Amino acid sequence: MPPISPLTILADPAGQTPARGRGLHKGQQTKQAILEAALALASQIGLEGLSIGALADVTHMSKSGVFAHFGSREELQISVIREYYTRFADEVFYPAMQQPRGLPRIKALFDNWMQRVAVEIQSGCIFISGAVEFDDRPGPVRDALASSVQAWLDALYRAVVQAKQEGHLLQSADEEQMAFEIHALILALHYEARFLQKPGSIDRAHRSFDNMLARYGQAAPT
Amino acid sequence: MPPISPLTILADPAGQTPARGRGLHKGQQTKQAILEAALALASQIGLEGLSIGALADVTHMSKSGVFAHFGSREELQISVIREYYTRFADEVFYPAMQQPRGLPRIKALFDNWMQRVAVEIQSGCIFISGAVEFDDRPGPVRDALASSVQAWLDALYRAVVQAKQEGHLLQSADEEQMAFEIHALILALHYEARFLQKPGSIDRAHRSFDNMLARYGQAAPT
DNA sequence: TGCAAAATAGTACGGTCGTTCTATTTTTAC
DNA sequence: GTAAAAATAGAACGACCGTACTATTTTGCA
Repeated sequence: MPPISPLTILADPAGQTPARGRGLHKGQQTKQAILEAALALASQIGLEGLSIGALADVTHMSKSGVFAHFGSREELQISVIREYYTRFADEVFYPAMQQPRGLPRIKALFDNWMQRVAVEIQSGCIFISGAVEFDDRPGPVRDALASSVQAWLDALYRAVVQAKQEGHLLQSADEEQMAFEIHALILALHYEARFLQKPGSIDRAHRSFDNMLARYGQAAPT
Repeated sequence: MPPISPLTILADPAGQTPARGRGLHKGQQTKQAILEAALALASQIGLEGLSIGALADVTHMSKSGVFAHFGSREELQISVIREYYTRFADEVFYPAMQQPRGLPRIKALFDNWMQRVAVEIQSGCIFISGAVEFDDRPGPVRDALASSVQAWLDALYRAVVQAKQEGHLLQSADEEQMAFEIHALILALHYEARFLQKPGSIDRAHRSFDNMLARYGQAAPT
């Protein structure tokens, strides 16, 4: 359904059509339900805190029943990352692509992102918690996480580059710098609101973004 | 040795003079050694990853030997946070207080902070990893962490307020906003350099800070 | 409806964890 | 130097973890 786009980076190698073209109904269905629960659990307590036992409790299944769907804890974590990534793209990226290139699209990307982060102040964000958990733990989980994040940041960066090409930004504007600063705002918002529980953080982030647009943007206002 | 200052928030309630004024030598000494190792371990793998068994290995002691010094894992974690906080203050805050109020002090605070973060790109930062680990896990560890971070951010904020009072910032400058944005730069630097391993992040953060000074600062240059 | 295959449950293993309790060693004060 | 006190070690506990192996149940097609 979503348009083919450079955000589509992570393929799903587990396209397991079982043995022969036999049935594949019930399995995938409960797998999806498990994944749903796993995503919620991992968001709250982190990918490392995600345990098969806890997941079995939540889904009213046996440990081995849950386990069988993924084959290993690592594979479960990677599946969660993929799921998170997909939803992130559907919620933040694709809707913003409806907007015309340039400033409108950047604004939409940021607004959608902010809207999601506002929810994640309660529920937690895997891209942020996962980064901390896996920053010095090499392996497939880290790789999946890093490539997901990078794909999104790349998309953001491209939007900035396009905005400059469209003449919506000052000639002096550094695209990498701007993307970096947008990312910074989101991270600080998450930190101050979720951990420090500082009120008004969302407004503060919005204000910083507006100031930033005024700073990088070409004369013509909104 | 360090001047009394509002950064001194966390008292150490465990000033345990043993029973009667008897000896207190060897114990405190090895406790400090354990703490040193714990700090290194926690920086790398996080406060949650910090295990007494691993700590015993590193210090060539028995698990119970290590355990006895703290009485609980929570107390160990809190001790690590206090130790980290102390070093952070000694390395970042106090040296910057040597600089005159206003812009010079803000610059010193940021430079010292950046210098520390540059090291922590390899070693890890407890204030950042701990925030993620304890964002929705109430308790004494979270409290110790949050109050430490808040003490530091408050100090940073005061420096900004003073700079405006000294006339080093534009009248229109919003102090909270500026402090928020400084924090944001540090967080983004840590994320992009440590997790994403993106080269050039340190320069990028520095450049953002310079731009920020140009934006908030009064005409008179450095 | 029956039968194979898929999905799920049950059980057990080895490992690590924090903590407790009891020895043993080391330090310290007189 | 000796005895009390402090510091450390050792072993054992219950709990939880991921995983492997073996039943049992459920599903889906002929």
